[in-house]
Amino acid sequence: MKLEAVDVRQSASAADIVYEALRKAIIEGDLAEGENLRQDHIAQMFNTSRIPVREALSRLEQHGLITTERYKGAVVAGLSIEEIEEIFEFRALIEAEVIRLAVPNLDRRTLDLARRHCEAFEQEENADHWGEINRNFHYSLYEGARRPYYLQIVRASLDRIDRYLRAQLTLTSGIARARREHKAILDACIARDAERASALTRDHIIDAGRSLIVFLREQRA
Amino acid sequence: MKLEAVDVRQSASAADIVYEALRKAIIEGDLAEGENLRQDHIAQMFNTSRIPVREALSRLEQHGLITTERYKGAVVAGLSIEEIEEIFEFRALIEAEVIRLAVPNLDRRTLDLARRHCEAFEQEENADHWGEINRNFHYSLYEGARRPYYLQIVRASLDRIDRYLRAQLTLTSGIARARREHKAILDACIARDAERASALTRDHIIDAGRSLIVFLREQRA
DNA sequence: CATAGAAATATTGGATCCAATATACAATCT
DNA sequence: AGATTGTATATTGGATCCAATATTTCTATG
Repeated sequence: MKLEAVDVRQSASAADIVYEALRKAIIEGDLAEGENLRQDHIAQMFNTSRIPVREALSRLEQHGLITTERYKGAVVAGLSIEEIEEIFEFRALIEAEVIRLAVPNLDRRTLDLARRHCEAFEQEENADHWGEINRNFHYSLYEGARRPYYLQIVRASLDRIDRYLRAQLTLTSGIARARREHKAILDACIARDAERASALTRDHIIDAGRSLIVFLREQRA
Repeated sequence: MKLEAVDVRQSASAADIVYEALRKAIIEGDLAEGENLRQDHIAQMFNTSRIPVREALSRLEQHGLITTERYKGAVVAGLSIEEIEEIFEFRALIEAEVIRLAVPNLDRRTLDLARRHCEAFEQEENADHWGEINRNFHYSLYEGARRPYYLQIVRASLDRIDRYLRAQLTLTSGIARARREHKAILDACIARDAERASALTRDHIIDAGRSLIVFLREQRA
């Protein structure tokens, strides 16, 4: 007997699909802050009933991406300047630690992968792709830390502020500095200098946070 | 017109109630690791249908407290030694930072409250209450940091390992050291020594993690 | 014409029903 | 007997229906 094995678990539940799609739409900024999310409407878009939609919304609420109110429905959560500052401060703490833990474990293959992501980030012209490539670069290095719990939290915290970052990168000229800083972080990793990589990552995040706050203050004023 | 203001949102949804009840049962160890959670069974216990139960289970899964598999149902998640180690390491990092940020903001009232929790922890004989009082003590100090996002994550990470800690505190004589360490942390806070409070908190968590791991290795061997 | 109240509509949370599938067990075959 | 197939049961994910309530529209009245 000879046949191709296919993973039969390929079909995720409807709730999973809706959850992932909404999560993606929110973090990429396709759903505007404050936008109403009607269960019925979403259910029709995904050709399903409201049950899996509600489950997806419930999960999104747990992650802080939306807020819901009975009889009123769900809206995409907006963050105050203070909340955004707090998340950046938090990310700086965690990600600096993660990269410190990762450096000793980075092998040739992983560094090559990170270098490719770094180059892709330098060369990509389409601003819509920067967020994705930025994630790929950082996460490829973070994987070396072998700390799945840390990474899960890093992902969740980036999710919450990603769309603001994307908007800012697109509308301001922060991309040049981000590119330089990525290169510096990668160099420190290649040099196996965990402390330098950690400090650079910390500064990278704090800088990004600062300019985002400046940008948002102007925009919201 | 004169009437007593009552919070009309007092009636949480059935899903919220089920979620909180299951969360509490899991972190307090009332539901054993690996125990099956049948939707139907839970629904009957709460006198409701399976819909809100499913929503509650979905949220618990997002927080890592249970795992679910289609057609098989949910089981209380068990953590490997490595996962527990990682969570303790993470808590040490975050909570040390939180207390450092909190110390400058601690006012007389908050310190008094923390002192009362500390004394309650010293005097409480019933091991079933230690977990609760322990949380109260630490969180009363952490509130001073005014970092809701940090605290939310601190809560979630403590949730995941709380029942192991409770089991260990009950079965070993770690309680005496925990009491001493709490007192030392409180003293550092009263003395406004943020660095000392931070270092003590870090050690407190790392110590607790170490003895828990030792305990679990024996138990699981 | 503006406004208060009433009716219609929209929308959510939950109950009940249905389809899909895993597991346990009985029946059958070698 | 042991392995294999078929069937009954248990259990989940999703669809449809219902009750509660917020919002909007309409109507009557000063």
